[in-house]
Amino acid sequence: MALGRPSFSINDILTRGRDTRDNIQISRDLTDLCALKLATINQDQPTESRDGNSRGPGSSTSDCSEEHKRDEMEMIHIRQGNIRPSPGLGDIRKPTSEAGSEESTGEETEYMSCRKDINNKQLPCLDQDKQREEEEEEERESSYSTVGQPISGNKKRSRAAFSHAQVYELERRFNVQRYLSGPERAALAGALKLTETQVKIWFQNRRYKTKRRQMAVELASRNYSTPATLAKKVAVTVLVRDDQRQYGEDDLSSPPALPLYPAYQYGYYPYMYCFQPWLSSNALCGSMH
DNA sequence: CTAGTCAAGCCGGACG
DNA sequence: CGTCCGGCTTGACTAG
Repeated sequence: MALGRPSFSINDILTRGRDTRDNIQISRDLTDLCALKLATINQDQPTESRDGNSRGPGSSTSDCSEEHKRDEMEMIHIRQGNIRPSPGLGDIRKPTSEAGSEESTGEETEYMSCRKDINNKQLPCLDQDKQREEEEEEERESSYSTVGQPISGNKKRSRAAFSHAQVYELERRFNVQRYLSGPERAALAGALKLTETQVKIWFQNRRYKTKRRQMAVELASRNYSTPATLAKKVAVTVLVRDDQRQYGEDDLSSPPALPLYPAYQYGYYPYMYCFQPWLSSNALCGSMH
């Protein structure tokens, strides 16, 4: 099943203007969304700290906007090659188990998580959150390495939760190109203060995730389109009738009518990706939150 | 408690 | 042989 290296050049996937435009639009939407949210709920917000698990519904969510704006500013710096880690971005190299409300969820990432936060989540005060991160970092440093892998002796595996800014930029890059070359990966890892391995694994998991969802959608659509009708349309080659062989030698070597994994075309030809994960996420991931 | 998500681990294949 | 990939699993974590 291994496909090996994709048979395409980097240039093939570098020129994806549509995606870039979409991403710009998405960024605008995100900014607009957060700005709107900021305008609508900026009045009474006794910004409670996330500490103490005070995540009750209906509580203030304005920090989401501020955080996203902060992240966006961070990303502007990143895109401009002006890396200046702010307190908001924090030390991303550490295994940020601030996953609480910072849990990244792939395709939806910033946009969806912001929507989620808008809907029903209280978000942390930045200063308190930063302080809490520092406290947690001290705890983590005692048992984990900088990239989230447990130091030998500690069998517990950590789960590094990337920050919003990191996931945002990873997603943005992923929408531009599905595969990264070595230098590109190194540059991105450096910009995001992640290890190259983390970036590589992220893209790997991201491709697999997209593929799984694409397969799930195709499967669902296939099932949705009247399975009975579908069953009627399936061509079944009669191999033996009345004890007489009905097939030739060539028939045995012909490929199946339906590919085992239709979505593999994306694996072979990643640049053929047409669907927008951002747009499809609503349709594909009803369970996403 | 369960289901879902996600980063990371593991394995085997492809490739130079 | 080293590296990267897809495929799949594992373990941590969260929401409902």
